[in-house]
Amino acid sequence: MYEKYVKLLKDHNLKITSPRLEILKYLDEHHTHPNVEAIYSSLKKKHPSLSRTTVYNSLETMEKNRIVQSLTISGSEHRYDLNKSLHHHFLCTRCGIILDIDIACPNMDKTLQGGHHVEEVHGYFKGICKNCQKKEKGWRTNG
Amino acid sequence: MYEKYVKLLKDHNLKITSPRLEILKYLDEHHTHPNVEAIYSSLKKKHPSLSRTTVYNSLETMEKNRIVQSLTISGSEHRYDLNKSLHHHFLCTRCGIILDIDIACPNMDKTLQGGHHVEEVHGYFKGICKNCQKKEKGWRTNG
DNA sequence: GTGGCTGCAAATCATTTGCATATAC
DNA sequence: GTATATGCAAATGATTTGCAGCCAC
Repeated sequence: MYEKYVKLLKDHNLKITSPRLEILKYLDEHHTHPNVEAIYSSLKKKHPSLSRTTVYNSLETMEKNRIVQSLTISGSEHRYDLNKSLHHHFLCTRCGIILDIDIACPNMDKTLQGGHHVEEVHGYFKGICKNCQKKEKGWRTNG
Repeated sequence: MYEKYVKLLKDHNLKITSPRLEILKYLDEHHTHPNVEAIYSSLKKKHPSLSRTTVYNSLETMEKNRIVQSLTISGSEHRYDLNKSLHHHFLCTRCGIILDIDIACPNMDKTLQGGHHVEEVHGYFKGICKNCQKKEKGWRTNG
């Protein structure tokens, strides 16, 4: 059940610990781009000894190893995502949902930009999601 | 001297106040993507009565009106920029400088992405800037 | 004249730090 | 056995809130 997370950690020469495995599992099963608090309070139920500090530490370590990525798209708190294939993010300013955007973006690839060596690219889109548009249409009479 | 900032505010039906004018002037004259503290401590010198809260309030109001934009590219603090033409940002992970990237990105235009209505696009690039690369080359023998 | 803006102090929220204990390897 | 990770409590840093007085319009 945890094999793939064990492998992920091993591949990066990181020690296999419960908090790390549980956090990876949580991120793998919840594509909601949770903040630290959401991860912590969910895992805390099954692992009462877990501390917030450990969530912070684990995420930091795994981010440095590019196993997870952190998003700063929304307000002051960091949100986290499994670092799968390159993708960008969309924030709905109405309902706050964060969605993955799986588009390629030629000029935004990992390349040299103006002489600077680019290692990471984060595309943040903000607007109104499909769902919220639907709701608004429903309330209007003139489409 | 302040005419263009007055016009900016008037165009958005915002009241013309000293803090707003000074903040706009500061951003216009400093393309360093400053955080709140930098703006505050710089303006405080000439306007001792200025409060941090007012800097926060003014920036929030002007951001809502799209006169300025806030960046969340670096760590936990917000950084600010005059909201001129569409451009993206590059963060050097060595020296921390934030640079404007003036590239177009076809797929990242303000358009409909997967049915979502896009109003804003922020491209964040991270890596090593030209200057820091130069420094590193100087220290190596096998360039 | 009044609604919105400013500025102070206190509160809150996210994150970091210091350190003693525990655990993976 | 040892370096590293965990977890607690306290500290810090950024931002928000509540509110009284002020000012642009």
